[in-house]
Amino acid sequence: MGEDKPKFGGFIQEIMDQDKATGKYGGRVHTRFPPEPNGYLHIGHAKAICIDFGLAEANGGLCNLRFDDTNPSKEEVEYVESIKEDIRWLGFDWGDRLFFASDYFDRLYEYAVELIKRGKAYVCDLTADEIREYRGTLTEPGRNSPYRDRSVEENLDLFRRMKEGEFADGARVLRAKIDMASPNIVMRDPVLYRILRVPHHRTGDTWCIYPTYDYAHPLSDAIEGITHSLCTLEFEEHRPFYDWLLDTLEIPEPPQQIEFARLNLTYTLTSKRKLRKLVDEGYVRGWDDPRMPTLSGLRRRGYTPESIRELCARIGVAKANSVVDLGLLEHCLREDLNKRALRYMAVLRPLKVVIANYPEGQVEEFETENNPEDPSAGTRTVHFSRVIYIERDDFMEDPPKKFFRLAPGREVRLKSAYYITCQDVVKDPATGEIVELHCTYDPLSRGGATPDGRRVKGTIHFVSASHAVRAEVRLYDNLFLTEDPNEGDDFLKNLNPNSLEVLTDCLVEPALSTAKVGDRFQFLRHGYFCADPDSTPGRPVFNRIVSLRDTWQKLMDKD
RNA sequence: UGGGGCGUAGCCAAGCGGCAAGGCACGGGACUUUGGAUCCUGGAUGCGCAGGUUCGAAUCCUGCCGCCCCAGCCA
Repeated sequence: MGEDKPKFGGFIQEIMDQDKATGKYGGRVHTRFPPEPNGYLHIGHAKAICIDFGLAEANGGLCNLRFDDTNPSKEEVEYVESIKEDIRWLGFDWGDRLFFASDYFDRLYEYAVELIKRGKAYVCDLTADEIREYRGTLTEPGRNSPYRDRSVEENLDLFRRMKEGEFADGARVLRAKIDMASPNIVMRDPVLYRILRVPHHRTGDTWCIYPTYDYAHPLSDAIEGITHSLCTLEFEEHRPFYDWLLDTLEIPEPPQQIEFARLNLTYTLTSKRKLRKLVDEGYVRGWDDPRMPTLSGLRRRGYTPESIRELCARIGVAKANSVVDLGLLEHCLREDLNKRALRYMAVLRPLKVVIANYPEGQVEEFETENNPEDPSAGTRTVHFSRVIYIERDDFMEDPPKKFFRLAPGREVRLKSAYYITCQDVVKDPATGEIVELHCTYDPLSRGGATPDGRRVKGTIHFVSASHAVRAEVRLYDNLFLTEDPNEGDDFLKNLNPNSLEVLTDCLVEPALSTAKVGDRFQFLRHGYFCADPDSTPGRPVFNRIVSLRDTWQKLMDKD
């Protein structure tokens, strides 16, 4: 095997290498991605997906998709489809291995009976409050439940009757019998089953008792023949119980749980609860609002799955809590889009320009490259005529020293067309607002260069007034103003009031009027844009995915 | 005053006793019909701190400090 290849999985890959070397699990690697169907997947899940599926693939193994649906009171079917769609979109495939923890309810029940028979589980009649009291605290040991020493027969009988619905919700639970004095609170007789009369999205009302995560997860892994059960750091203290369960039940070739640090990004929220609040209270337009860190939001915004996977590859896998710079994701995005996005000219804030010495009614066509990074992308024609529009920002009446765009008396190049020189500035006499520029063009500069070879520092984009199509463009900024959205006492106070700016009078090249939803482009000198589902025939709507790097803006920000 | 985990550059992260990879960000420069892209180039005498072992320590030992997680019949 290529021992000098950069390893993607960090310390987890090392464990897998070792396991393969020692013949553990017969050299197999089999992972699983276990989402709970109670919400939408977000960028944080993308890391887990890349690790679970990616490591299986890298080791010639398989990865199952398993919905962890052990709590019917907070789970719904509607999430199952969106989760599947998001994983597929990211580029991963679970083949025919789509499972649900609820598929195993019968077997899980049988294992529980076995646990009771081995004297390792008991039915407890304490209320939830009492269980909490008996559990003790971080610094004090817990006390044994008075029901802890019931006979195997009584436990068997009670547990069967729990299943058959003889008791009220919450009246009794099944608990593991481990050690109420353990310094690890998870080991203080954790609850295995609770009574819950809630219809389950898959099993209906077949069951009124449901297993907890702690109990169902290790066994589900074992049932599926999982070898490496990868999860996030907060489950680390559950590992002793994971091992205890499989050991007590004498499961052969028990899977092993390995924990890694979850992904955090600056300016980004990854709390399901808080994201839900943003949606429910209307701070965003929905789970797929292009400002949301959900995979559906990122998809609508225009992010490529490749860029997200590249991010995950670059951040590595480790156990240290970390916050990755959002800039790295944006870098991965630009790197990807730069290679593939076709270029177009789009004027977001139009300023009318009349070329005074250009013949009225004349139209010329110029060839221009679709993507200078990729000659095979070919060329297209752009139109030029007497009246054009340029970006308002590309003209300054009183420009600073280093501004090399258009200004009174200055010459610039119109991309792929002509050099023009500004002769006159027309203002609205009432407001003083610049409404129009009068320029002259140099006929010898056709195509963007002159025989005398004179240097023109600035090149700006434009559209021909009579050819351009009107479009709506939505500019997005970070949803939060603070690097850490959780900073302070209320994350809502950190919301960026200007996270969305809608521009309704943009003018774009005519070809863009037929853009298909999801198509991505580079608008020259602006950034990358994606056609939004809100587009209508003849009236396209574009989302700005990410701007181009802007060293000019950076220079301005310094002053 | 319990247990578990983690601390290498602004942010990630390699390193596994032999003289601190790489990426992002940042700074310089070249080139450029996108102030984009691309290409050069710069940064830890130092690896949380303090001791110790060793010819040699980010790597081993001891002590300390800091941060994160755990007291759901959530996952």
